[in-house]
Amino acid sequence: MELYILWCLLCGFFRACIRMVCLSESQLLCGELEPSNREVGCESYVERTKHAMTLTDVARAAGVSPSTVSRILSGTARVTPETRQRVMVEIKRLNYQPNVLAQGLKRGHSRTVGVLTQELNSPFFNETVQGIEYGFEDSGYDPIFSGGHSRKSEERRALDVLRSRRVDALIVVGSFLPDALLLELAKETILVMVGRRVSGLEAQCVFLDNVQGGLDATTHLTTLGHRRIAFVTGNNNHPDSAERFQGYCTALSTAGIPFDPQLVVAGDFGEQSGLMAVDALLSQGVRFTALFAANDQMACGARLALYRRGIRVPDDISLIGFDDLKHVLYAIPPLTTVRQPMLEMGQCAARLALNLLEGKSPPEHTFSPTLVVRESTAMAR
Amino acid sequence: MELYILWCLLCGFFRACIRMVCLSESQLLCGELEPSNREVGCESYVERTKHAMTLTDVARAAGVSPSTVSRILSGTARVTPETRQRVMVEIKRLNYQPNVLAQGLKRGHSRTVGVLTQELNSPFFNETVQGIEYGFEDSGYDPIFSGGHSRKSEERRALDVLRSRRVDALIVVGSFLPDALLLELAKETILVMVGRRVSGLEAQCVFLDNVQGGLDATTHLTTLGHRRIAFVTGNNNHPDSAERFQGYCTALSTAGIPFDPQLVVAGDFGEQSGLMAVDALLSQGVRFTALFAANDQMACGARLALYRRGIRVPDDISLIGFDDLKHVLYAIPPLTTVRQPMLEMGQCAARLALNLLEGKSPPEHTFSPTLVVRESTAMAR
DNA sequence: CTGAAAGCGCTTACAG
DNA sequence: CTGAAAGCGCTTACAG
Repeated sequence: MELYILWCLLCGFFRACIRMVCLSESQLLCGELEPSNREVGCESYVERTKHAMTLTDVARAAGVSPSTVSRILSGTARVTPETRQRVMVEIKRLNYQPNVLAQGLKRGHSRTVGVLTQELNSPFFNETVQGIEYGFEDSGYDPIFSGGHSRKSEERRALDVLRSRRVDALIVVGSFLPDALLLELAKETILVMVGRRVSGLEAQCVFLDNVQGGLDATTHLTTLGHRRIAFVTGNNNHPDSAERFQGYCTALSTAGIPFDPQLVVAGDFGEQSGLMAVDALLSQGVRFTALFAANDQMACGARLALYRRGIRVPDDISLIGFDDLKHVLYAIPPLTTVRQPMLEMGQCAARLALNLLEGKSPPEHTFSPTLVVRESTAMAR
Repeated sequence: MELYILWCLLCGFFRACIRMVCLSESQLLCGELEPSNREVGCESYVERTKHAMTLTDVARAAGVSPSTVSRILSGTARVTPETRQRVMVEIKRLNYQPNVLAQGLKRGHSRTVGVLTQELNSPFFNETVQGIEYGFEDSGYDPIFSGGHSRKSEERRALDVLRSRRVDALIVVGSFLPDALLLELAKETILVMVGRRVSGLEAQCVFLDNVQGGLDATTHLTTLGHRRIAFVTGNNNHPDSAERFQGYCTALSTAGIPFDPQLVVAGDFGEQSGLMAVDALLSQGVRFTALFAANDQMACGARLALYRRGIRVPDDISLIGFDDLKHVLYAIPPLTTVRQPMLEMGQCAARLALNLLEGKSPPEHTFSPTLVVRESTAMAR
């Protein structure tokens, strides 16, 4: 028993020290903490992680009941200023952090929203993910991420991980899960989707007007006088690609340019496919003075293929992408593209989820693309 | 009461439907579920999220005690095959997912490791983060991410978020938190760092031999006959930059080239700073035939500055970066660089944390850089 | 204004 | 082989 008390005191002292570090790093640097360091330095890892301060510890230290501490923390209930003061001091001193696992268990919600990410390492999705993080800042909710690595089976697993953590809502970024599953999911949980539109769930989808984007890109080219405009598609049947292609077709017909199937070649949204698309076009002897790739990554691949053959951009061929990835501002030459506000879309998804959770009306959630003219497009010769 | 039973039955049926979806999506598409859809379609969101199956539900359904179900799930304890069978069937039927909040509360650990990320949207850190995800696959632990957005105050907050979720271990990616804080942190929790070396905690740091990398890059250049080699540094005093610079100096002296301070200019790891560095060099009339940027992003910026002035790469000036970001393979020309295996380093960090959690000996965790020669470097004229 | 008690969904000695 | 009971750390009616 005495040992336990001694242990508690030690921990208290130790935690107080950490707090000091936060307040003033300089104190630390002059070695004031050395003695305590040594005392605690020899525990095993397991012991270290075991003891965290609880509500009861705080209550005992402040001489009140756990109920009171809980109420003070939640802001509910009226206490005498002195009591509140006393409790707050102990909370600080013990460096108490509520156990959200216990809170969640009791309250029946976890104050957590699960984010099902496609590929945590794609320049495209990462901005969205970052936007989601921003969107939840100071909302009282924390996002937790679980990745599908672009494989459907993994996505199911990731979904279970999130579900077992009792997330209060779910944000799906892209994803290859079938619409049908998402429709069912939407019935048992609050669901928001980014970069994907599921029919029947439009109100919970944050998406871009891709048709307009495709239209803008192509019109930019036709306006510059181009009439032979190649198009590199994204993944087979991917709606983003299909919609951008639709915009491409519309713009052509508006400009009175007949559609030529020879000019459209299949890609898969990856750089390499853009490169191969250009190679295919060129080796087949297809003539074109401009190329519109369904995303920036393919545009970059196309650019390299052109470079390898000594074809100048934009002098010989104009190039336009889609997305406006951060680094294409530094492409050679800086890439003309259609900006998709991924960060804002992520933020919007977070807000949408928040509003749904709190029963408020959802914010506007369809986004418009913006043409960003840089240096990879020029007048047709 | 009757209502409650009805409700349960409905839920059961509904959940069974979801399971069917997983087994066969085609059934869904032909609209078999329509009736049930409508019945459940009008609940409010709050009601939807409230009811999740519990151990007790399963136990009741299978006609056993919760203890038994728990033991079956954990694999502990011997039951008759029939009982086990009966329970498993109910688990599947009810689509039961254990509540990890409750498990964590009871067991005293959360089977979760917190990852403090710098900037969730940096091509550099994202690969590491992805590696961490991979490293935890099938380990029984899940990583949860919380971001610091490169601001120290935010990092403290993110740390608290992780702490309140009772993570069993912590992985810090980069981070601007002071060494002193990390040293204290390491005493109260299992701590692993990636892309950062804190002295006194080397055993828990996964890092690259940056000096060697700087040496390799510079030697590559001197071997090609370059003698006027510019160097663009990273953030002020950032150890990665300092170490790469050290390698640069060593390589120069080995090659018998005197160090010229005029050739080193300060950057901050961002593209724009690489661009400005070249501008500064050129406008000051400093002569150089090769440039080594402390990371790829700055090399890309430098490349653009050169392009703007009509200076060819590698014909006029050779360029070498550091990191081997995915997209520099598609730079114009493809960038010669020093590869830092970020994905592998992330994976290693996860394994290190896992081993520490389980008291096993840590894996090897210092990585070697690899020179990747592409097309941005050539013989000096 | 404040405390004792019950309970969230689990797990795990302790009985039988 | 299986169940009843206690308890993890909270919150919240319910008393006083």
